[in-house]
This record gives sequence, structure tokens and C-alpha cells, in this order.
Amino acid sequence: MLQTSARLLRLLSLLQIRREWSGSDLAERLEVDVRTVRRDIDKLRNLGYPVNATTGTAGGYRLGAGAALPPLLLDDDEAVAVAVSLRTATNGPISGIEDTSLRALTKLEQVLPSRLRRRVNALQSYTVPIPLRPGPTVDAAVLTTIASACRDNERLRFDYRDHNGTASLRVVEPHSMANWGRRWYLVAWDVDRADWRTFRVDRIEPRTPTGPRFTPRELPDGADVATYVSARVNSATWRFRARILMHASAEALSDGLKSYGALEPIDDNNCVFVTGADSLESLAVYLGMTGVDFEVQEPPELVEHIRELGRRYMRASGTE
Amino acid sequence: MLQTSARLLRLLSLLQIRREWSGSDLAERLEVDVRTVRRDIDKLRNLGYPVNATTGTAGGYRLGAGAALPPLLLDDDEAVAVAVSLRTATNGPISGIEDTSLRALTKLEQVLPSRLRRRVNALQSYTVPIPLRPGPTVDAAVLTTIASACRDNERLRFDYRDHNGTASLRVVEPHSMANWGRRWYLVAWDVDRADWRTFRVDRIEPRTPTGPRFTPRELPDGADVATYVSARVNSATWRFRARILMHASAEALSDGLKSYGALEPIDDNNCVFVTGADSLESLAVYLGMTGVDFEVQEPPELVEHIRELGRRYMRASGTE
DNA sequence: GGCTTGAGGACAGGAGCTGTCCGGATCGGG
DNA sequence: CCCGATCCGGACAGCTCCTGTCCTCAAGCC
Repeated sequence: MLQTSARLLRLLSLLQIRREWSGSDLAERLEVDVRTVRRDIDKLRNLGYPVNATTGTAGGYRLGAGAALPPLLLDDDEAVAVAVSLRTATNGPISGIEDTSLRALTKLEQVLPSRLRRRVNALQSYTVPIPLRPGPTVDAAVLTTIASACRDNERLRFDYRDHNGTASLRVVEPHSMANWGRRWYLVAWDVDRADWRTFRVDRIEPRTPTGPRFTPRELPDGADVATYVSARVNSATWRFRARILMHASAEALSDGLKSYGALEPIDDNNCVFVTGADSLESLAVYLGMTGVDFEVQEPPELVEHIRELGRRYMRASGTE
Repeated sequence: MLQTSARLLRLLSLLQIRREWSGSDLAERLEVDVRTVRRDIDKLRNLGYPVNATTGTAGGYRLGAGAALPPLLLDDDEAVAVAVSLRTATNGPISGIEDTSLRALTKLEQVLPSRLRRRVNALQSYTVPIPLRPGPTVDAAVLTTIASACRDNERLRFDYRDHNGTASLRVVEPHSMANWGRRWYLVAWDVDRADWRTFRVDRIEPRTPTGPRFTPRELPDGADVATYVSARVNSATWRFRARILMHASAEALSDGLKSYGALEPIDDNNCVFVTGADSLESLAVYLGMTGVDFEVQEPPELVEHIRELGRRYMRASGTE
């Protein structure tokens, strides 16, 4: 019965909007009898969604936290907020959830009405262009395009700049994407070259529309994606590797720095911070945030950037 | 029929997992006849969800973007990713969606199974504690607690430090929260003081559990929340206001700085950057990111922080 | 103890769901 | 050009189960 199913969804939606509902309130909103509401609540419970009820004068129904997640019923604004947040998270400061965020984002964007998509894009343009972590950021729209193609086994055409800067047009059968370090990689079968290739996503410019569907291939030697990608890009994750002697204990710095690199304790007043970066400028700025004195051990070029920054600050403070 | 409703949800879920499904695939997964699948697809269409179908050999069903957003069916990992992203967004670098993110987050956390909630908290602890924007950050857990209480008309008890640092225990009937500048404010009826009060959320430490429900009151003079809050906190948004003379054109800096403050053009090589901050240290660091020479016009105390930062960089580069 | 709220059994009428069988339309490939 | 695969939708019979009504019981709150 269409009415019944739709009503169940509406009921779930109502229970998500406000915590506590009385049976008669729900009956009024759903335009059915109170008895039917009770039965619907029962149905939800049978479906695994825990609806807690309290009797008495201040009684009512409330949706609780159960074993499984009920379908999320978002309104327009909320959907936009979720999409924008997820887009930021795929480039974001929290490591370990980039690929899952991307999966959720792909799911959401597939069904996002176009008027909402426009709002997401508009809001996204306010994103802070100065990355908190050094390194290039990847366009979230590109990520979702590629992720969809991977998921749906659709051929992909894109312009690619390789590490020398030479451009080429590629037609590939995308296999999967991997998040390594701060970068995204696409593993795909290059149709023209008839071989497997690994592409850096920040160098990809997809062309629309995507191509026809294909039957997926196995990776050579039955390798899984993580090992395959790491074997190929391991060495080249960062342009620069840096070692900094910090004049503070490893514990004191741990909160702020541990997600950016490794801290090797020396004594109560010193430790070594090992990290990587693509841009020495941003690394130099970042070191200033720590509020701690430091000495650069590697790379020597970093010293020059730090001296330049120091001079700029001295000029700004009028102490040449 | 319970089976039917559940099957509709599963169908919607399947259509969100993969883009393209053939009718027989769906029939197999749902363990019903192909004819029933067709009827279910029809039901979804009647419910307003656009399911596009293509005929022919490479045909199939796919869920399209329609007028309304279908219920999102997330798996565990995705739900965690969404929650973490939203939590970050409430403190995040994108202005204009904080309150909506919070609403969506409240919705999600209410139904989040506890095992997932633990994972969200674990991941959240990796959040970068150095804020990109100057100013205190607010704990997302506190925000959702207060937002729930506002939504459900439940009394709230919390410890509060006022601007002098004196602590007090408050019992309030929360009315609503507002996001102003980089801060969160709670507008509430203070039960003990029998009057309206505005609290800064970053100074609130909620006590559990929340109190009993109450019947909501109107704000005095029928004011709306935005004007009410802005009238009270307008002057005190930032601890410091700063004017910086930047040695670059306003256009050149616009991309990076416009969301942090106002840029007043002077000529092709100079402009004034007007902004606010709670911490002069972070403002000093932030100015270094611009890569441009500058002079501080206000406040004078900022100069000292900049000089200190400059000295630290000079020491680090071995140029005392 | 009275009031309010949720829980749930019984029942009758009817709405709608399901599987089966069928003919039609469209697309792609041999 | 034809064949096979796919989606589309009407007809029909059987039967599930949904809905409103009426009723009794249990649990909180004042």
C-alpha cells in the first residue's frame, strides 16, 4: 500500500525533526487514527528502529539510538550543509576518513536536486584557499566524478598533466581510488596504452560526459589497491622531507603536531619533528604556529624560507 | 504490509549503493518477482523519487536527482564520516552553514548507535587543535547537547564562567542558539534569575542529564533571535580589532583574505586589512601566511607578538 | 483517586499487494 | 535485418493485511 509506506517514511521523518511526540500529535499530522499510529510505531520497531515510549501525562514517543542507522531524512538546508562539510572533509584536516567521506558524498550528490547542487557549489567557493596542511588540494567535484565512474564501471575521459607538465588525453577504465598521504590516486586501465596506470587526481581534468560501461578487470597479480598504489608512489609522496629540532618536550607538542608527522623524543626540552611537505613556504609558516623555538636539520633550503619570513616579521615590527 | 515497506527502503538503499541495476538483479536481491520490482519502482516514482530507466540490452534502473531528497541510507562508516565532517564544519572555515550543520548533526547524533558514537569521538580527537581562524573553538558535543535541549524544550543545567572568570551554576530554559561572527551564543531564560540571558557557548560546561521539559516562552518584545543577539554582543565580538597596512593590491589579496575581514584599497601596491581576533598570537601567524610585507597600524600590542615571532624565525635560521 | 497517555486484543470490511501470463516498445549486436 | 535483452504495463485471481472502532489494562503525574 502506497499510503502506508509513505506514512512510515513521514513518521520516521517527524521523529527525527523533534524528539518527543505524543500519539495524538502524530495522528493529527499523519491524518490517521491514533490506533494506526500505534500500529505504525510497532512496524518501525519490527523494522529494527527503536522507538521509546513513556506513558503518563508527560508521555510520548521518541526515536532512540538503535543497532542500525535509520534512513536520514534531511531537509534542503541540511543536505547542503552535509554536502559542503563532506567536500571539505575529503581535503580536510582529519586523516582516516577521506575515502569514506567521499563515498558518502558520492551517494548524496547522486540524488541531490540541481537547485541544491548549485547552492553547494556557491558555498564551496568560499572555502579558504590557504590550505592548513601543505600540499595541493583536490577539487571535490573531480573526486566525486571519478568515484562515481569507479563505482558504476563507466569509462572516463580526462586531460592529464604528467610530472613533466606534458598534457595528454586519456581514456581509461577506472578501477579504484586510493588516498595516500595527502594525495588522491586513481588506479585505472589505460585503454589506448592497454596497460595499468596510476594517476594523481590533482592532475586530472575530467571531460564530460563519462563513457559507456565496461566489465571490470582484475588488478595484475591479484594485488589489492592499497599495496598496488603504495608500491608505486611510496617514494614520491612529498616533494620535501623535513627534520626539525624542537625546543620542547615531545609530550608538550604531541597534541598539536602528531597528526602532521612523527615526533622523536630527545629529552625534556627537546625532540625531533619529522614531516613532509610540498611547499617550504607553508611549512615555514606552520612551524611558527607551534609557539616554540626550533632549528632546521633538513632540508637546507627551508632555512632560507624561514629567514625570509623572519625578515618580513622584523620589518613589520619596525626592527630591521 | 511490513514486507512491502521494508522492501521499498531496501530498494532505495540498493539504488543508492550502485548507480545502475537491471530489473532481474533487483528481483534477485529482493527475493521477489521481476513484476513486483517494476511495481515497486513505480511506487518510488509515485512517492516523488525519480527512477530513470533505459531500455535495450544495456538497460537498467538508476536513481536520479529529483525535486525532493530521498532518505539517505548510510552504512556505519559513512555515518561516522558524516558526523565527523559536520562536527568540524560547526567550527569550520566555511561561514554561513554552521547552524544548519549543527541541525543536521543533532538529527544524526540522536539516532547514532553508541558504538558509532564512540568511533566519532575517537576520530574527533585527531582534530587539529590549532584553529585556522583566530579565536576559541567550541566543543561539538556541547553544541549538540544544547541544540537538542533547545529543540526539545528541555531545561539545561551548566557551569558558566562569565567574562570576569567567575563561575556559576545555571539552570535555564534554552530558547535558541545563534552563530555570530566566529562565536556561538545561547539565548535562554535563566530560571534562578527569572530573566533572559545571553551566554557564550564556549564558556558553558553542560551537566548531565538535562532537566524536565518546559513550555517555551516568547522572547521579550517579540524580537527575533538574530536581532536580539546582535544587539547584545555586537560590540564585543572580538577582543582585538586590527588594522594592517598590506604592501600589495587589494585585488591580489582578495582571494585569500576576504573571508577574514575587510580590505580597503589604497593604490596598486597598498591596501588596508581590517579584521578582528581573540588572540594576537594566531593573528600574527596568520599574517605571515599571506606572503606579503605589511605594517601594523592597530593594535600596538600586536607589534610585540610579531617581533617575537620574527626573532624566533631569525633564531631558527641561525641569523640572530 | 482521577486524569492522561501508551499497549494491545477483537472484529469486519475493504483496499491493495503478489505472482502469473501476456503483448508491446526500444536498444544493441551479429 | 533479425534476435535477444531489457523495460513497460494491462488483466486477473487469491489472499494478505491494513484501517477504524470499541474495549480493557497498565503506567505515570498531580
